[in-house]
Amino acid sequence: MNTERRRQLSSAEERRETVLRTAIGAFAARGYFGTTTTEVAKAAGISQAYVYRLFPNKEALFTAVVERCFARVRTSLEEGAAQAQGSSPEAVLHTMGDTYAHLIADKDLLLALTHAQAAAVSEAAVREAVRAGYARMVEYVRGASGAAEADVQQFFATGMLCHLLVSLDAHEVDAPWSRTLSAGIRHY
Amino acid sequence: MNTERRRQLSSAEERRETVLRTAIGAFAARGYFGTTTTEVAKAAGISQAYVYRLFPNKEALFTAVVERCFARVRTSLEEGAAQAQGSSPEAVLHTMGDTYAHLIADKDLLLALTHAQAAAVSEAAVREAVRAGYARMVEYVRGASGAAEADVQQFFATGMLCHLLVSLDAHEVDAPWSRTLSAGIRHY
DNA sequence: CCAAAGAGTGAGTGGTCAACCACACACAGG
DNA sequence: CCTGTGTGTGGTTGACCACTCACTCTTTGG
Repeated sequence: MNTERRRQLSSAEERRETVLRTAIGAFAARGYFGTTTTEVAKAAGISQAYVYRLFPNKEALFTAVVERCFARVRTSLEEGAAQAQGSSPEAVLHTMGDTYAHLIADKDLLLALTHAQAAAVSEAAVREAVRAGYARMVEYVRGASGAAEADVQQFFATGMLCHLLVSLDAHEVDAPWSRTLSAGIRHY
Repeated sequence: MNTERRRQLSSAEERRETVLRTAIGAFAARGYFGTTTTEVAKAAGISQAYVYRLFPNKEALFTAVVERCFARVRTSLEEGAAQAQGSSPEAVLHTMGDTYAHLIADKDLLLALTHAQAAAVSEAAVREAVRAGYARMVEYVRGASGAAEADVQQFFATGMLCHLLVSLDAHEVDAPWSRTLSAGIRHY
């Protein structure tokens, strides 16, 4: 399975990377309180005990996952900005929205961010991570697009609507309400 | 304490009402998975065991709370629609937004809905309740305002942005990103 | 080849949770 | 006053959780 046959053990840093990557899927389903460290361990293919050697506690693990999610979103937005270089601010926002839509074709990332928002209410460390994530994101979108404040706000409001639609699996519902809320929102 | 001195016991229906009312605050803090039935019982002033006589299980309790939240929002929107009777569709939406802003001055209701959205990902019964809640809400807003599809969608996107801002206590953060996202959003 | 350092785990620990049950108390009708 | 019905609780249970520790195995480098 592994190309590197010589080394059977991974370095702790590699394992941490694996955990951060796979834990997104684990937390996506049931969020911070509903997901057990055993589930996270299973997703990463290690023992539950070793999760606690890699991360000091569950909260630190979750905030690290959240930061990883924001980093992935940010990379996606940078890709969009690069594609639309030299276009009008509105076109840049539109292209960013498009690369974002591609990114979240895998729903786990978006769901993890939804759960992070919910956990932010009671967990101070999570709240700080989510605030920092959106802070960087808003600044980046503002700077890279050069769009008006109102358009940037609109960009994020639409993103939040996407969170709802994905949480409810609205694209599987064929009803007027879901068509109204989903109108014009790209989906890959 | 109680005005009705004759009757010391409440009827089960009255107790259920009390639980539904007070449980909103309990679930608002830590959501479906993070809130214990003991906390719900304490908020309602009854024993944990009695919660299970009033509701068959935790999931049914939570979905009943979610339905109650949607009913309160709906009442608020009806109030706004009544105030703006005869105005333009845009004015009706604006007035509805205003009564909504008053309703959620108490954050518990909005936080409970945020947590419901998160729990909807993994709990089918919750997902159904949230879908039904938004379905009724979208239909009502569309019908009562007569606004264009795009304006209705925009109305709900702004509502979702409010969820984020409240979850992060963004109004306590004095930074460009929070000002950008909060611009024009009423707050009482 | 051996010893130190690091990767990784099995087997717990104390605590908490949803759900249950036997029982006590309050009230209304006869 | 007495009995049936509904209100309400203390105590418990078995499962499960976050977190710990003693321990083994693997790798590296001298």
